[in-house]
This record gives sequence, C-alpha cells and structure tokens, in this order.
Amino acid sequence: MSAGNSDDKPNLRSIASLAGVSHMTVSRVLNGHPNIRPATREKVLRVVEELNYQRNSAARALATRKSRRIGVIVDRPVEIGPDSTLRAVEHAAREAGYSVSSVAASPDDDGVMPREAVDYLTAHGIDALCVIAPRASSVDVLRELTDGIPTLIVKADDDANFLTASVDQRLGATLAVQHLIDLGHREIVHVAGPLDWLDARARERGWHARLKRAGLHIPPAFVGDWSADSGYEFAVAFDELPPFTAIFAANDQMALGILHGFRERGIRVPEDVSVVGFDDLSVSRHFLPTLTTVRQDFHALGTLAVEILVAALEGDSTERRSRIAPELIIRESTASPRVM
Amino acid sequence: MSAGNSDDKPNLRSIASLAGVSHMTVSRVLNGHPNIRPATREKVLRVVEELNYQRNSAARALATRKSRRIGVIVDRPVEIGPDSTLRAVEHAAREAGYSVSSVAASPDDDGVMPREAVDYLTAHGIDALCVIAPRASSVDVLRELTDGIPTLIVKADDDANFLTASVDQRLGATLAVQHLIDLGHREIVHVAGPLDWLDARARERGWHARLKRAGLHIPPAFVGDWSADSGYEFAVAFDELPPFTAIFAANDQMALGILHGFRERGIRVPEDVSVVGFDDLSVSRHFLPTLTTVRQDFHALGTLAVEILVAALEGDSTERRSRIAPELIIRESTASPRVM
DNA sequence: GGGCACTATGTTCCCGGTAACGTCGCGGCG
DNA sequence: CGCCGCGACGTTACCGGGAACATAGTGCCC
Repeated sequence: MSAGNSDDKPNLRSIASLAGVSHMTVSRVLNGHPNIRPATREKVLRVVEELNYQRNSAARALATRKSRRIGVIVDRPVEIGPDSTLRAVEHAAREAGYSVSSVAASPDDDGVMPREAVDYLTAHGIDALCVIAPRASSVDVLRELTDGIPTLIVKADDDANFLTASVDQRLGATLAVQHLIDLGHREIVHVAGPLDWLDARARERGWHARLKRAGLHIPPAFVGDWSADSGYEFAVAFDELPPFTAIFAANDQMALGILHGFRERGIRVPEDVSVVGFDDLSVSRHFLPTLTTVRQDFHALGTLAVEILVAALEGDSTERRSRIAPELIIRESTASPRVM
Repeated sequence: MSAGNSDDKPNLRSIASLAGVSHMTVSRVLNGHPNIRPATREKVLRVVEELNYQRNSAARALATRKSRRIGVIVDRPVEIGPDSTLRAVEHAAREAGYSVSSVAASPDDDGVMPREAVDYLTAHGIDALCVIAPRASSVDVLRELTDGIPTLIVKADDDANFLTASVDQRLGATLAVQHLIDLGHREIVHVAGPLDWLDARARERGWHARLKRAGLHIPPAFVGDWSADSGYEFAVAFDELPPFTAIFAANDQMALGILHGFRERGIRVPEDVSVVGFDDLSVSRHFLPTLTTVRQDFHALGTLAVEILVAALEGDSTERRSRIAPELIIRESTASPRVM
C-alpha cells in the first residue's frame, strides 16, 4: 500500500527510460520479437517485473486494429447447457489470450435480438463472433450482419457462411431412440423444444429419422418450450393422448416435468412409460426415478469452438467444423414395456 | 453486399469532412454536448446514420482512460444462481452503456484464483469490478488487489473496503427455519454449503440464530458441497444420524439429493421428514415432492449491483449497499411432524 | 458604436501502443 | 581495404478518439 508509487500507471516509455532503451525495444521484448540481445531483454523484463507493468489493451487494440476479444451471443435464457458452454468459451479464450464479451437472452424474452446484439458487440470491438444455442431465425439474420467477422455458430449442419462446432444432436437423439427400440418399445413419442431452435430441430429430426428407419409409427411431436413446466403440462394431458410406451424428451428439464405430471396422474415410470432426457444435468441422476439421458460435454464444446475460431483468426485455419459425440447414460427411467 | 463501401470503416474525421465540419464537432454531437446548433447536429447525425458509423471503443478508452467495462468474477462453478446473476449484470451493464468481461470458475476447481482473475481483468481494462458468489478467502485476497478500482461484492455483510449488494441470506434462512418451527418442528438440521462461501455461512448463521432464539436444540450442521450428490450422501446416512424431523438445505440441489436419498431409504417427505431448500430453481416445483424453498431474485440482484457500481463510477454515489428480500415458497416438501 | 460575454466551432496536442523505416556497428568477403 | 548485409536497436508517424485552448460570429448594453 502506498509503496512509493508514482501516481500514474507505468507505460512503455517509462519502462524504456528506466531500462535505458527506447520504447520500441520494450515493445519488441514484450511481443517476443527475435532480434533482441538477451542482456537487453532481461534488463527490460526486470523493470517490467519491478513496476508490475501491464500493457494498455486499448492502446494496443487501437494500434493493431485487433481487440483480441471474442463476442458471444447466447440465444437461450439461463440454462445449464448454454451457460456451461459460455463459461467454457470464456475459459478457453482466456487461455488463448483472448477475452470474451457476451450478449445473452434475458429470462423474459425468448432469444436475443441478433441485430442489436451484433451492433453492441461490434461497437465494443470484437475480432470474432460465437453464437451459442441459436435459433434458426437468428442464424438467418446473422448471415448478413457478420460480414468480415469470422463467425462460429454452435450447430451441427455445415454452413457455407459460418464456422461450426457442436455436439452431434442427431446422433444423441438416435442413441436415445435406439435405446428405447432396443428395450422393445414400438410407440415412442417426442417432446420437442421450440422448433425455431436448431438444437430442438436436430433432436426432432434424429428421433424422426430413427423411427422411420425402424419402420415404426411416427406420431406428431409435442412441442414444449424447454421448461419443466411444459413437460408437466404434456404429462398431465396423458389421458387425452394417443397411446405410447416411451417418451424421448428434448431436454432433462422437460423430462423432469413429465416425471412430475405422470406421478400426479398415477402413471409409473418406467413401468408404464419410459422416459429419456437430453443434456445430463448434474441433478438428473437424482430425479425420481433417476433419468436416462444423453450427456453432452459442454466444456469440450466451448473449448472446441474457441480452437476453431482462434485458428481462423490466426491463419492456421485447418478445420472449419467439428462435432463432438454425445453419450447415452442409462438410469432408472427406462425399461422394457410391459407385455400388453 | 459490396454496396460501394470505401474499404475502411468510417471514423470521426471522415464523418466530419462529409458533414463539412471539424472532427471535434462530430465528437461533441455524439457525446451530447450542449453548445451545438440543431442544424449542425442534424447534419452530422445524418451522415453518421448514412455511413452506419460506430465509434471506436478502443480509441475512446485510450483517450478517456475509461473502458466503460465492468469486470465480473464468478467464484462458483456453473450453477443457475450465479449464472443468472451474471447474466443480469451483463444485461444491466449493457443498458447502462457498459460492457462486461468475466472470469468464472471452471467445473474442475472450486473457485477462481483471485490474483490471476484480477490481473487478467485489469490487463484488459476495467473501470469497476463485481464479484459474484464469493468465498471468504477470495474476499480477503481481493482487499489488497483492488486498490483504486471500485469493487462490489455480492455479499450481505457491510464491508469498509467494498460496495456490497445481495439477497438477504440470513433473512432467507430465517424464513425457512421459521416456517419449520411454525409447523411444529423441534429438531431442525441444516445441510450447509462449504463454509468458505459467504452465502453458505450466512445461511448457516441464519439457521443457527433462529434456532437459538427459539431455544431449540442446535445440532451440528452437515457440510455439503452444493451438489445434489452431497445431499444424497447425507440422506442415505440417515440411520446413523441423530434424530430430526426437518431439514433446511442450503440450496435446492442438495435438497434434491436429499429427496433422492430418502426415497431410497424409504423415508417419506414430508410425512417423516420435512425439507426446505434455497434458491427456487425453475425445476424445484417439479421435484417429487415439489420443494418448499426460499426464492432469490437473481435478476434484481444483478440489476442492483450494476446500479450501485455505475452510481459509484459516475459520481452520484448514493447507496453503498443494499439488500433484496427473499421470499419463502411453500410447496409439498414440508408439513407438520407426526405426533411421536 | 465599441467593448463584452457568450455560443458555436476549429486547432493542436495527447492517450499508449505498433508499423515502417532509418541508423549504426560489426563481421565476412572479394 | 572497402563494400555489403544483417543484427540490434532508435525515430517518426499513425491508430481514432477527446481535452484544452483558440477563434470567429452574435446579441446586448451603456
């Protein structure tokens, strides 16, 4: 405390004069330029250390026209999945020497307004953009907004305009449905997320495709809103629904709502109906019954996204896209159907 | 696309020459300076509009020595509460013309390393700092790191060094315990979070204080780790525990684990034991049984935090701290104890 | 009608870095 | 022995804004 600081923060010039060199030499040392004599380098670093000097990122950004900041748009209200991904992105970006600026959907509205979000982020200076949990409508709008900014969208389909990375949603859905088929289920319904979301669509398609391939009846999907409440509402309407013996829910929260609704209606899981979720929230293994679900590795996803973006930014662009395999976690909420 | 853009982005000078004024006039218009003729203002704004001009935030930060950025440290791994607060902070900051840069704990480690986090944030230029879900140890370290940076810590106790804002944790705990007492419970145990976390401590103290005031027996608190798993482990050890009829769990996740463990042990909730949680996650109303809990308004908390910080930054510093009242939500997991 | 207080605007310099180019010393080579 | 090339720096200009001061017009008052 008050250890004789000259009032202002040190800058390149003050370091330089203390080290007896020019400010450019200091800059070069800090940037790891090759042609610096070891003695000089050490002299400079010593002073840097001593004054606890930190480069001014604003000045750097101004001079280089690069902010070393990645903008992130999170298109879904607070949920473990998107937030885990966001944190993983932040972490990986930090490790790579970047910082992150995010715009996230509020609890009230569905998603973010893409135009406003991009405006905000570009106004604050970003080198690249990453979109988590996107809606199809957002992607459409983004196409014409992200001109010149490397943009990665967390989605499974390739896209000519964007970099992509994702957990393979269709594979996840396939694993879930396959598991139910293997157990002997023939009537498998789907409680989907809002189909404007790409993840919801991909899961619905995976479910649909697997049923079709198995030659099973394909009932219309019930569309929820990701919330446990919507799963609950689906379940309490059980008596009015066409018969089925298994449900694939598009996320664990809706699955939880379904468990709750069934309990109230006296329908037993898994004896009467099997339920599979998606995400494997940390709490899902404590639902009653514990939930069979599809695990997504959000951390790996965020890390991968940053890897791809940074590669694109720094030239060694190898891959434009990549998918992470999800994993089926079998617990108590699924079983073979009773013989009718 | 390619609608005749001159290659580079417009800047103050290019706007100025197109509008036939000096760059300072443009700057003044954009900053809302008073002494500008309406005609001039409109002329400038027209050009700004036309070129879709956005100020360069790096240049602005360099010139003003203000980044208009708030650094946020989230000291807990991914969880709905802290992430909701973070998002609310981000939202409120955006509305106030600030952006947010965050450092969050990864799933692996407990909390963030305060020194590294602050270094990182200051290196990227922040005007203020906000700490969400802090550990006591973090706070101690921060005291000597945040010299000169207005810092708000989300905690309930006043602090000479920091601004504070919080949901009143002790009040929340008091509400929970009061509810159990009102139902006729006399043996009320607490499943706490790790006591290094200020929130965990405050809840433990609230529980302790209310029991003491009621003259009830105060059993030692069981310390979990916030996870549903730790609640589960507590519950399955039921037979080895001293007798009790009610549990106050420090968060909903541990409460869920408790419900799960009790189910396995054949202990009925609320008939045998009542359970109260804390947080009111969106899923808590679908637990089996639905969970009585203490609701925290995370959005209000984040908004409040930014309000206080911005007030501190912009001089009209009114309040240094403020608390939000939590609310008891009564559901099925609590009932009067059976007469023994 | 001249001085004066404003108002509206322009000039210049500076923020703290980096790019581009200049300079100096030294060793190798014809 | 003189020239060249290059390594190791230094100098200068510039990134795009804003603060501080300078300056031109304008109405008002004595």
